[in-house]
Amino acid sequence: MKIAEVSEKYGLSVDTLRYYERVGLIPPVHRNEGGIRDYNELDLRRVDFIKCMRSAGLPVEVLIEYMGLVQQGDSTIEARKEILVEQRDLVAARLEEMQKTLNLLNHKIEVYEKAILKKEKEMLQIEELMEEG
Amino acid sequence: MKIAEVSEKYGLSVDTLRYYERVGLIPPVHRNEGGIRDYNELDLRRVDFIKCMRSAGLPVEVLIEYMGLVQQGDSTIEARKEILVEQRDLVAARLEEMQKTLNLLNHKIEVYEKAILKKEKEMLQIEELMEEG
DNA sequence: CTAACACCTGGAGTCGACTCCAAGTCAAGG
DNA sequence: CCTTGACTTGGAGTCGACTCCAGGTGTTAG
Repeated sequence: MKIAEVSEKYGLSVDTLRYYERVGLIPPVHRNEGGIRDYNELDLRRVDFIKCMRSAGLPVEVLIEYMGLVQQGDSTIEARKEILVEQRDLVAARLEEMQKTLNLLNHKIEVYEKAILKKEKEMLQIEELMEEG
Repeated sequence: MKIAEVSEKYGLSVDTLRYYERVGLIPPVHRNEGGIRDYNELDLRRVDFIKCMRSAGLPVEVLIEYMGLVQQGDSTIEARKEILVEQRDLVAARLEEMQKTLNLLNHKIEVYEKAILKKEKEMLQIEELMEEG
């Protein structure tokens, strides 16, 4: 799969895909004879994983470290687990924060909706008064 | 309440509080005779609201617009509601993404934990073999 | 009377994460 | 054979959101 298609598929720009590879967030992608990127299954899974983690706010730096450890093999399993646990806790905390914010937003929207309805009712009454007058 | 206390209370740096005020995210805070910020109840509620919204990822620019509309009074209620609805939907979407990521992280952590246990068991077996031998 | 301290201002600097660009390579179509 | 278009590179530029700094003021402690 060539880079433009990957970009399309995952909603990441071509530049972002190349950037991820440059900084080591994703190991070098498979290339065809002409030296052009040709993402294989593994490459795609990595892109998917990184996209998922980034969208939850995990810092690029942390993911670089993690992916580096993955490359080093089984001896780094404990270290990798530590990273994931730490990040999991951060994500869970953010999730809770966001849930609170979401509730507040919904509440505020409700209040605004009521205020708008009230305003509309008043408008109607004014119209009625004008018809009477 | 003076700025250092507000900073402490909301976990925002003094510089951030002043920055929020400068860019219009929070309207000018009450000052004492000496011209020093002295946050009153309303000021604090605004800080709290902004902190909450920022922590959910609402852009500063959007919040500036929103707070500007609040200052303009009742005629802007519809516009404000529109902004909140739009942002609410974005927060809800992000929340869902993060929940997926959290699940994935938990799954991966579990896998790592099993791998670590297995490794430990193997170590034990090796120790036993050495004792026998 | 002066030193320390907490505050003030406007402006510049930093940081993370892209995003854009100039210059070059290669394959396919007219 | 030449152009078009999608790809390549390294490096520079941008953007959002702070964060820091120099220089100044005002109050309190010794």
